[in-house]
This record gives sequence, structure tokens and C-alpha cells, in this order.
Amino acid sequence: MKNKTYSFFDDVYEVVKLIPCGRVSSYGAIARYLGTGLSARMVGWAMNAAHTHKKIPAHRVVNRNGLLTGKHHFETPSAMKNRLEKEGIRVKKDQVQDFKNVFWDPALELS
DNA sequence: GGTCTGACCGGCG
DNA sequence: ACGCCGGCCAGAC
Repeated sequence: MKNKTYSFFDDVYEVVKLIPCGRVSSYGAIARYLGTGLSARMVGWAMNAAHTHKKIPAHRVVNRNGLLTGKHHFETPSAMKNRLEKEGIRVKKDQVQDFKNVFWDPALELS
């Protein structure tokens, strides 16, 4: 923690990678778990770099509305929905069905 | 070295 | 109920 080598980006990657199959999380939830709180925007920013640099299941990360806001940033707009449905998550028009049911809160599960 | 933007969230009018 | 605004951090021009 003292070392600055520790980047908050890495934290996001870790948490996102910890998201179980068939579950989705929200930017705000991750941000809060990391302690960033209001900096939920940065989580999405980290995701952008993450999916480009590392293999991060960014498709399991949606906004608090359960809307696939970042689907447009994927290789293909339908890639996100396709993957989610493949994992058993029902997605309707870029919106996760039963969002609260499949929602996975790190601060709640990992605490 | 300063400025702007960005896959968000929460509060207020 | 809907729309607008401010806030936080980090990277890119």
C-alpha cells in the first residue's frame, strides 16, 4: 500500500476477474469497494484500458441501471450481450434482465 | 505544463 | 417523473 506501484487500475482488474460466471457487477459497486466512491467513472476508464490490454470480462460489468453502456466499446456491439446470454444472463435490448438477481457486489460478497 | 474528456453515480430543481 | 449539474482520478493532446 505504501508503494505507489500499486495502481487502482490493477484493483479494478482483480475485482472484475473475480466476478463469477453468470453474474454481473456495476461500476459504482466496484468503485465503492475499492474506496474510490465517487470515482466510478474511472472504473469504466480502467475497463477501457483493461479490455484493450488484458483479458478482462468487461462484459460482466454494467452500470447501476443494468444497462450495457459499454457494449459499444467492445469488438462488436453485440459481443457483450452475446457473452452475457452465453453465461446464462438474460439480456434484453442492452438491458440485463433480473439485474438484481445476477448482480454481484464485491463489497458484499468479498467483504 | 495546462486542459479536456471519459463505459458513472448521486443529488437537486 | 424527468433533466441538469457537480464530483472524483487518470490518461491523452
